[in-house]
Amino acid sequence: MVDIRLTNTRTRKKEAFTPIDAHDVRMYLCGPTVYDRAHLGNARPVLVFDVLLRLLNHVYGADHVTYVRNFTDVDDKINAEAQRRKAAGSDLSLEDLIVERTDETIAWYHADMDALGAARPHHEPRATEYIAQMIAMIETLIANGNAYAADGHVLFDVRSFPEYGRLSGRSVDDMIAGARVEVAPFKRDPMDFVLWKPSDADLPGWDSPWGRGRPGWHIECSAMSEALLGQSFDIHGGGIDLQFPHHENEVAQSCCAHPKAEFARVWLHNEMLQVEGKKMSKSLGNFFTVRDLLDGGNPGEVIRFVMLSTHYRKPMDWTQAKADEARDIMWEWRKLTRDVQPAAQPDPRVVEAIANDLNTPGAIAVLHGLRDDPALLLASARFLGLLQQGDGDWMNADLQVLDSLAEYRGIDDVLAQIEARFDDIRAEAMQSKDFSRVDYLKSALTDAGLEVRMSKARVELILRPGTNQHRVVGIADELAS
RNA sequence: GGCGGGUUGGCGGAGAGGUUACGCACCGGAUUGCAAAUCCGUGAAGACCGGUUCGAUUCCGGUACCCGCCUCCA
Repeated sequence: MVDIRLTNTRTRKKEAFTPIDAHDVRMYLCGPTVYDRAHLGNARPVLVFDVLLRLLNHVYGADHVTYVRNFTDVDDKINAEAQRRKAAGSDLSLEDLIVERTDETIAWYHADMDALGAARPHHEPRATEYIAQMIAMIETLIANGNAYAADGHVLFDVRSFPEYGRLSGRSVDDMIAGARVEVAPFKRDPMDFVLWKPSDADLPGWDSPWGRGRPGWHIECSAMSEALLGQSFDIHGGGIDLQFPHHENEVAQSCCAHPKAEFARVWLHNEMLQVEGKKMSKSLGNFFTVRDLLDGGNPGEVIRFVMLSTHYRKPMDWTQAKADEARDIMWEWRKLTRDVQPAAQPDPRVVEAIANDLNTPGAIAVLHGLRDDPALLLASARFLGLLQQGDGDWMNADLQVLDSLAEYRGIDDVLAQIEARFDDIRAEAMQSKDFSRVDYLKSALTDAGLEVRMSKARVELILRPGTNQHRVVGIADELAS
């Protein structure tokens, strides 16, 4: 059995991982608010958890792991977009417009995460499907003396939970001293947070004991994780920015609703993403979505490679230079493993690296050492979700012939034709010692993007990413005439 | 103001209290008509100041700088 060690935010330590039930390992990842395309930062926790899922599947068996990731489809940004569409003259109701917006966003999200090679979770609950469970949990919290209704709202009373602040290492008093919290008049304590809030007629709402309203942001994850994973489960995670307030508040809600349960045993948080050394932001002009990168010619598995080449607990800097280097490496590995059957098991050192707090850079370093064993390289790379079947289309696209004539002949035939002719010309040059024609031909082929290898025995032409196949065909035709 | 993360060789990026990370780049050699590719090989690090230790880049304390959170945020 592989020993898994994970850094638990709750204890600030790297600990041996022991599931509550080895036959039913359960984890929950905070998913996206579905108001717009996923940006690059959204992809990081998804990929971290995807690697974790593969590890757990490997160790405990795929039938014994349950992975839940929610969609937050109750949110003011979604409401704003729906209201904008309504104002723009849509005939649909506000509710339908919200469904329309969230449905299309979820479809985008699926397409983008699929492109990165991330497996779909077993459950992808939408907040709107669990309103009843949220209301029930809020009622329990009120009954337990941890929440109170005031002015149409229901608030969580942070002073009723002595552990409040433990996950994020903050104290209520310190935070209040920071004086950055909005103090609504109906709050008993400035740090109290909303469990339920009233909705006007032009906002989506559900009937509740406190009137028509909608849930606060945090309660959904408490309610959905309980519904799908139980009151205690193994791993809960997300970006480090969620540590406070989102996860702190989840802990407060779930632990107070179920004082005898553990809620999440292990908390996993990934560090933030930067772009070219700076925070990704629209104002800096370095904000982009996963789709922007994919459409910009970065294959999904190349993006994945870049993401995995930095450990999840360190800030990750996205640069185009890294993406270019990753693309070259993936291209090499794809070539090495073409038509190769994967080994039955990944290299144990790769599994070991991942088991050691998801050390993806360490695992990639092992991969580099497997060039002489393509079958093992393939199996090990797939363990990380790289070199997966079907994901290599980007390379095939590069290898495919764009020119109709070349398509008819096949690029391999075209190259073979040039190679044969090149051999003759070179043989003549060897005799005459006049290499000018050889050099001219070589530079023409190199300029077209091919790699030209001249061994003693023969000339070999190798396709590279971005080879201009029109020019290659042109050269072939020129030589033939 | 409070809390947290980071700082490793030209660049990227890990582990480990003492022995080569690894990748890319560079340099040297083999090879080549010249190259490319390939193979072999060399060099290069741990922000700064203290402390613990036989020994620290790795542990502890402090300083500097960078980043993030405390408000919607992965």
